[in-house]
Amino acid sequence: MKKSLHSPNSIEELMLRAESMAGLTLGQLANFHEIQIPKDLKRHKGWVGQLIELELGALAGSKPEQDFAHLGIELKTIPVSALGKVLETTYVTVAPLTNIQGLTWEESVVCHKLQQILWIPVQGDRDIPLSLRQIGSPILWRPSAEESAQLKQDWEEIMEFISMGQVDKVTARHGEVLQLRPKAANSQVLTDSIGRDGKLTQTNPRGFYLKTQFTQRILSQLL
DNA sequence: ACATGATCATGC
DNA sequence: GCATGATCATGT
Repeated sequence: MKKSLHSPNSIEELMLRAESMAGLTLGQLANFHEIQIPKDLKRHKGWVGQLIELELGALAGSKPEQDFAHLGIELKTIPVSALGKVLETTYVTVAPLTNIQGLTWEESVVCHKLQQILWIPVQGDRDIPLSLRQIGSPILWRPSAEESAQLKQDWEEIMEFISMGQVDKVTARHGEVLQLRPKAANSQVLTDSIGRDGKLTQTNPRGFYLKTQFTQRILSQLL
């Protein structure tokens, strides 16, 4: 994947570039950037996101920062069906499993990443060839007071389990809008976590994800 | 049909 | 291993 050269200097510029993508297919965008189009996403799960980053001038890399840190904006592509239905949960960030004493929602990485998101809907039905899938209109979102409250409540409940050494008791069913799920190369991967009596143990790494119904409401409500 | 738990690629 | 980008694929 090529590195983008220009990053937008303002939210207005970013939104104009995002709006100008609407209606284009992934094939058109890939051809423009001279990027190879995979047969499907089975072994290229991040391909769509990377392509959109390239077009919008996001600063690539594995930094734990927002995509447009200078604008305070996180970029997320979101697969939707032909009927506009959200098809996948949205990964937010890795969950901290140690050194979390005193950590508050307001200080959390989840809260920071969700301050402002630029959603780019992309057709995600698997029966549409990747190159023919169309990009939708961008949606700039900031959580409402109600949404923030929901997110905070879920986060605090989940973090309580983690801090009590009960991370293995948390399933994706916990949380109304925010959930905790495995986030690793596979289920054998281990990382430090809080165990019995506050001692360190190891467990499969977890990530925070937004549930589809929550994301669905964001997209529907703003369309 | 759908969400949960598992997984894939890449850079450092 | 951790952080980025996510979707896959099976169980319910």
